[in-house]
Amino acid sequence: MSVFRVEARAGEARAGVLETAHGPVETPVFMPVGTQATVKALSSDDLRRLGPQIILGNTYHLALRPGAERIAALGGLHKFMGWTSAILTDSGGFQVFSLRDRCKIDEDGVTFRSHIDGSAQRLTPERAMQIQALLGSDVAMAFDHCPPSDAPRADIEDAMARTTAWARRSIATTPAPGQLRFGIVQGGTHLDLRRRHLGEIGALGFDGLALGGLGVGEAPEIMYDVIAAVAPELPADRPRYLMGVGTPKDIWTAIGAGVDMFDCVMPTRNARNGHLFVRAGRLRIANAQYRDDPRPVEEGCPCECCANYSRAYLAHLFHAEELLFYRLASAHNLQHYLDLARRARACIRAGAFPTAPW
RNA sequence: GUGGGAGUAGCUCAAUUGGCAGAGCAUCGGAUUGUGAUUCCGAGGGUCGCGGGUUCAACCCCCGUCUCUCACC
Repeated sequence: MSVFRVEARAGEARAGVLETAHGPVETPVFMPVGTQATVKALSSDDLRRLGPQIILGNTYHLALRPGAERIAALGGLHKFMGWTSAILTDSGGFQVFSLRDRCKIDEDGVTFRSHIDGSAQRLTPERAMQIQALLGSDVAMAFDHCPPSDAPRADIEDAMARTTAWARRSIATTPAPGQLRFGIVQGGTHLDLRRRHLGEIGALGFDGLALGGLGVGEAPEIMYDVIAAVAPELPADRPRYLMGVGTPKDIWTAIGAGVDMFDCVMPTRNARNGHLFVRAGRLRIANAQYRDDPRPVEEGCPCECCANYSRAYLAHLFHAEELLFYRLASAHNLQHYLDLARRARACIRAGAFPTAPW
């Protein structure tokens, strides 16, 4: 009995449902990033109103603070943060990339110098999976090595070999009850390496497969080429997850290539910096033109922000650095991303997935 | 009225012994892709209160003047 079923197709694009221990997830799906047991600026209740069926948490950050054992003792991550729908946890593999100046990689694992107190923190595949089991996430990611996109080919191959070895060790651990595990395909922008690594990771029995190491500095066109070539080759009966990507255009394009799941900090991070996503592109609320603009951020948008407030009000909150700004802006941007995924699902189920209108 | 202090970017202030006038904030613009992000980068903006003088050269020294401020009368 598969946990994932594809229910409709339009070209390479698929619409389906992933069954998790905390409910079904309709794909294609965008998963808001909640690294530290919170989607920044939003309460779990705010999130519920926006309607995502799954959000992210992070192994490295939660293990450092408040600690995986502490969260487990308090009843697990769902209970800890008051979130009753699904959670996917990243393994800490991305921190091997984003914190590469603070860590040392060996064949057994990675030693981080904590960015909080400088203490040494050891992450191995076994420990990363144990932490995720303690957190009780619905989907746990294998511990991988994500290299920079401009790394020499030989370094990419090293990262692939390490990621495969770590994937074997990750899948050999005991998951939390009902917890799914996803493997991660590396290979940089080299199509032959991607295919080779997909062969290795795809054979290990993961519940889903992810493309890692994209959106980490390479040009969008190059990323699109990799996705267009590799996504359709990922096993058709399992969910396909493009990690960390991306802009609305990136996501729409990847859905067209057959990707089912996405996460990205962009809607929430950009919100906090005054960048609001609208269908026509984006709006920088700090720009002077919005100080007297009585219109909502986006006409017809059902989010709390657009339903109740003007651009002028948002501009005022931003300039005054009022805390409400971060909440309203984050809610709006997530609404935009979640709507994008909803539209994609509707298009695919209607049998026609249009190319990106951008 | 007398004595002291201060006048430099929109604001608060720097500028060695006289040597091309700077910073922070603000303004304007740009970045942001499995969050070390309430972050980072860039740009515009000055008759150095005003008028004289000394000097090759003055924000800086000298004279006059105006304004603010503190103390005293």
